[in-house]
Amino acid sequence: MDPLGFEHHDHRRCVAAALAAAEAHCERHRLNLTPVRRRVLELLLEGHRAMGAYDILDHLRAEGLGAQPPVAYRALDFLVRHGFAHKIERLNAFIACTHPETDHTPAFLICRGCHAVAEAHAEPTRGMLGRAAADLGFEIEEAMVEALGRCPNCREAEAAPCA
Amino acid sequence: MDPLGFEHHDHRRCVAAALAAAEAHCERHRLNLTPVRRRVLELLLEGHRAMGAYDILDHLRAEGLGAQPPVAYRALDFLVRHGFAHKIERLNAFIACTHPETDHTPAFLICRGCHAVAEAHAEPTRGMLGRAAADLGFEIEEAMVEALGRCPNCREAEAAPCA
DNA sequence: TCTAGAAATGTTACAGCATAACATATGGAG
DNA sequence: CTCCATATGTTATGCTGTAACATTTCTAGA
Ligand SMILES: [Zn+2]
Ligand SMILES: [Zn+2]
Ligand SMILES: [Zn+2]
Ligand SMILES: [Zn+2]
Repeated sequence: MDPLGFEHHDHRRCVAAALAAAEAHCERHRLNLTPVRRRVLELLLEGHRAMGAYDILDHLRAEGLGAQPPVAYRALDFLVRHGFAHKIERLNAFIACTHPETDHTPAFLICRGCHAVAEAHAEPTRGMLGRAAADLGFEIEEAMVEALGRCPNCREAEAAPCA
Repeated sequence: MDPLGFEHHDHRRCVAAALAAAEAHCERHRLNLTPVRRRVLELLLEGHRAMGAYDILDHLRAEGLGAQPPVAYRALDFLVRHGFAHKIERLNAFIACTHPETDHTPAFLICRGCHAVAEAHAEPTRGMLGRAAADLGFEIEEAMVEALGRCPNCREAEAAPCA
């Protein structure tokens, strides 16, 4: 289960593959991936970072795909509901899921330096949190895990301030 | 390490003890627990739930302790910085810490039914998240864990809709 | 085919959350 | 006494998100 991190990669291919996968998934599940929804997903994939709803909206506006906040929020809502994107609460922003299809609880590693975000897996019902919930009789339905820190690139840049 | 959950308790005593502890801590560490800051902590403790900054502000206004948003936000910022309160990102709200003094990463269990919030402990650098961070070379500085679900009281109420 | 309903979009207006910037007061340290 | 740091007060504004309603589009059933 590749945690897909901060390294560079062939982004054009990455975007195209994810979009194709999303289209196929929607086809199979009778989901309506409309132009606006498709474009918002594409924007998130292209950006490859967390984007605010109003960032998205700016693009949509420029492209004549919708000018008001609800347009962006509704598309994002669709993408989040069906697992194509996640909301990052700490940033009030959205990001394309790096491994949709699989049912998962994402855990985000957010770099304070360059604002890159990596998506890892969490298992909220295991570990200390699951133990605490069980002790309290609390039933976890959904969990959010977000860590702030420094990605390897930014740590390296700090360590070696090579003139 | 008592996870302090959803059960009832002697709340007057709970508030008084926490306030006294905060005062002592500030005394020891030369922190300035001003009237506004003290009152905001007291409000959070009394409420014993997550409160929005504007909820707090309403109280302050009514008591002549400040009428504008920055007053509430600055007091909350002080409390969060020094570990007397936490922000719950998922709710855009704040809550008094149930075990200050100890250095800890809180994990919140948020009830969808009654909006009660319990604070448990997380160990972000252990478990799957720590593993993923280590693999990616990411250095975790701070982590947020928030779970949504049903508290025992609400589950019971659902299970037994006793006329 | 016609028609009723569901789903998606478009728009207005507003609600809720948070901070920048600047003015004022207060309490030591030198 | 003066300077400086800290805290407070206020104005104004920016960012985030949604309620409500009008319009369009598609589809399923009569
Ligand atoms: Zn994901
Ligand atoms: Zn970075
Ligand atoms: Zn705490
Ligand atoms: Zn409950």
